[in-house]
Amino acid sequence: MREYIEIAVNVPRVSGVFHYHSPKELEGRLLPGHLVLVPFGAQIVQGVVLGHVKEAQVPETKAVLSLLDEQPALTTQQLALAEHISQTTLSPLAACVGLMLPPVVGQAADVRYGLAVGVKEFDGQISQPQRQLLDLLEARGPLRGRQLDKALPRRNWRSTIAALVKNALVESEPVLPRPRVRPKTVRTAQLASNPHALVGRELRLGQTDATQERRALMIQALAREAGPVDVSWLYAESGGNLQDLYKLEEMDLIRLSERETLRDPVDELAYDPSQPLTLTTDQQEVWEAVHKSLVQAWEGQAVKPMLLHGVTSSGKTEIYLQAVAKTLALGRQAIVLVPEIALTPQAVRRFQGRFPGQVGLLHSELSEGERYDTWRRARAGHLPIIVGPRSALFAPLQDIGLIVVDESHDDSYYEAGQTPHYHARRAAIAYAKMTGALCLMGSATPDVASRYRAEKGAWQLAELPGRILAHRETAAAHQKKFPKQFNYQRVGEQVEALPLPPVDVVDMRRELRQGNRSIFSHALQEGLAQALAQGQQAILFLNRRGTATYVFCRDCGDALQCPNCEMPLTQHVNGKSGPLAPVEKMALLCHHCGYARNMPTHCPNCNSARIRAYGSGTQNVEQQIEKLFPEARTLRWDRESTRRKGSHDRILRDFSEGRADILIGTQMLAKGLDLPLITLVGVVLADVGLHMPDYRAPERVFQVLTQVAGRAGRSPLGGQVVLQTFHPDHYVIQAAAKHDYEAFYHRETAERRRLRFPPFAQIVRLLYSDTDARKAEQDAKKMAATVGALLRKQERGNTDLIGPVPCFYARLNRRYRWQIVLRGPDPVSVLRGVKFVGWQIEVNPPSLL
DNA sequence: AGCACGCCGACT
DNA sequence: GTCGGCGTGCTC
Repeated sequence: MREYIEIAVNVPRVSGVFHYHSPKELEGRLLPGHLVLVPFGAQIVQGVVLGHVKEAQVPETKAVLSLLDEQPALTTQQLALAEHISQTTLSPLAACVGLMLPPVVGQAADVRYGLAVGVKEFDGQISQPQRQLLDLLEARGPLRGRQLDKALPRRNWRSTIAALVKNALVESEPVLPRPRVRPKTVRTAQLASNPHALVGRELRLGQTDATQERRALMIQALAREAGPVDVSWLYAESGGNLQDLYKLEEMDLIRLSERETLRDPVDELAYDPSQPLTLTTDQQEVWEAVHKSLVQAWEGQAVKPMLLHGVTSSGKTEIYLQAVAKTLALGRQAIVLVPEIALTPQAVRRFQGRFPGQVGLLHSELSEGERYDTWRRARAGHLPIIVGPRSALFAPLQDIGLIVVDESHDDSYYEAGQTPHYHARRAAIAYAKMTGALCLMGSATPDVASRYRAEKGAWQLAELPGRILAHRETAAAHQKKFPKQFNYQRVGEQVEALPLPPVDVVDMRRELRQGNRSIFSHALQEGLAQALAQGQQAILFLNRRGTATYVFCRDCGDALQCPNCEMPLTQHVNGKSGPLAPVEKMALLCHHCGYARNMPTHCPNCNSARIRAYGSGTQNVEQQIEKLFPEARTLRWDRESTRRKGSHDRILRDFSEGRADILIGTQMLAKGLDLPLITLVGVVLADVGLHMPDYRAPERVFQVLTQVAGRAGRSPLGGQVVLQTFHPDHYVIQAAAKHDYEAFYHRETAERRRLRFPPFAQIVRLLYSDTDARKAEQDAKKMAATVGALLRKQERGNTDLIGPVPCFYARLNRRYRWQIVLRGPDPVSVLRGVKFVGWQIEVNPPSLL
């Protein structure tokens, strides 16, 4: 009786589940979550054991080759989560399993070809290409497929070699590539003999005096140390190098060896140790609910997810920190999800400060080695707290008691890129339910659907309405520094607070009518002048990057578009040219596909010379500021200026340490950064994004405006927000100006109910794209007909079929995009089990653009 | 992803 | 006739 095993094959494009059997030596030893090697076609690939099955799907199964690691790579809970994600996002199970795998071995195995022994005697027909291959193998010895690809580019050598293998002229053998990631080792050195034996001995250590001295220094340094030391330390002490060490080892004076080390990204972050803070009355109330839920979860009771709705700097993070502390005290582990890489260092620093040595960081910008080591330490139970963006949810923890989703409204929890299009917030809620943990979601501006669920009782709702400015000691220090402007309000015993800053809504239409053609209103110019005069800091927020946005002709109105995407091109200034850069130096860029071209001197349509940019990007704003306030020190914070690793952190530090007066930035400014001494926030144009054809466009604008406005006035100096707009009466602008979430929420909920969008319905989007416009359209129409028939067959009168329509971004990367949207109470179930070749399926995507 | 298979046009 | 280019479909 054979033992049949179900295995998720870890090959991204395949991502299927296949049946194998245990070889004798592995019988009874394979467990769910085990990482194994299996033969797959002609290759050897990794797979994850899902479980045992009574019967195989196929008459003949292959045997599992080997078990890669006695310790399972995935916990059973992780497997359950993979299953759940697969079910709810309509993606293949194996792809979901793949999400949770660490980078262990290279995915693709290869085949090695060598001449067979009997080639010389072969007297049959050999074709020209076959001859060529044989000669190549003769000359170079056995070669791997990848080497043959290089040696014979664009040649179909595989079919040629297949014939040779068949005739037994060439032997083939599957081979595994070298693992890309291994435990890292460092070289160490120590003295070979008793150091005292060396004293007084006149040793010739090198040819020249310099080498003699260097090597002597090495010996002396080693003599001071008890055991083996890292060679890098030794180099620093002596100025020597590895060659010196080899020589000394040759002379039998020292021993070299290796020590395994862990790559720890957290290690390099500076942090301040911190103690739990005393909570305000509001926080105390929230904390009691959190505490209760944590204990209930620990006792095995089901707890509802909790939405923590708290304005910016209302003390959400302190709640997270104490919740993590409690979780650890209960002997469980915690996962903290944060929006994206940019913010991770700041967030990690706070957790690292409170829980030194217990925090692991898992995110995509780490090197594979760092990720692998963090993963191993987490699995071994050495890192009870994992902080990171959405993929941190998949850390291999044994007993999860808490999952925090910070800034839970953030769209970076969803990504439309790779195949399982999962939403990390939804996955976190499901995972918490499976593991018996509390899912704690925090936001200053919850998405309408989340807030709705919390209000209706499906989730718990906790609120922190008050903004905490500083704890008592900080406040006292501030009072000393700025005695005149001091205006904190006492909130409870320990902390001080300030109301949210006043928002000045400026109607740009009026500014224009009054003859102000600058991108800055009078109010904003005054505010900036005042801030600069008093040596205070300001931030200017805008929605886009680039010097300017739309480039269009003032005579014929023709706007320049990307030939691939039909999106407006954005102007960028090459290099560091100043405000008077010549026209030729201006480059136009497509933000979607990266297409770039020069700025034309004449309109391609009507040949007018009056073609130029309209709108504002960070570079343009910076240039305008330089004109208006030549003495102001500006700093740009956008994707251009933060491309390099670590530049986020550097820019933030420069600004918070006062090395610039005005910080000009895009969306990133809105996200949870803590810059306490800003007195002025200027929103250059608040309307941007309001008129996108997406049901969540108003929500996004409201969120970003509210978050940006919250950056002002977090110091005793107070603060002011200037919000420039062409739509001063729009409900989103109005609500944002008043920091009025409730007003926005009620209006928006009514809209959603009317239009039947989430939370009042679920949506599934089917996306199709092709380089051929006609094919894209025809295939989309065909699919719409198929889905329509499916709806009728299932009698889904309550499910709408919207489309097919071209997407808002109708052409991206040379492909024409069409979409079909299903809207109803449970559109996922309509499509379950249906195969869609070439279609991308997204369940409740955060955007339909 | 690899790789086979099958179809087609191009060249020894 | 093969060779090589490419689309389609399978891998337990």
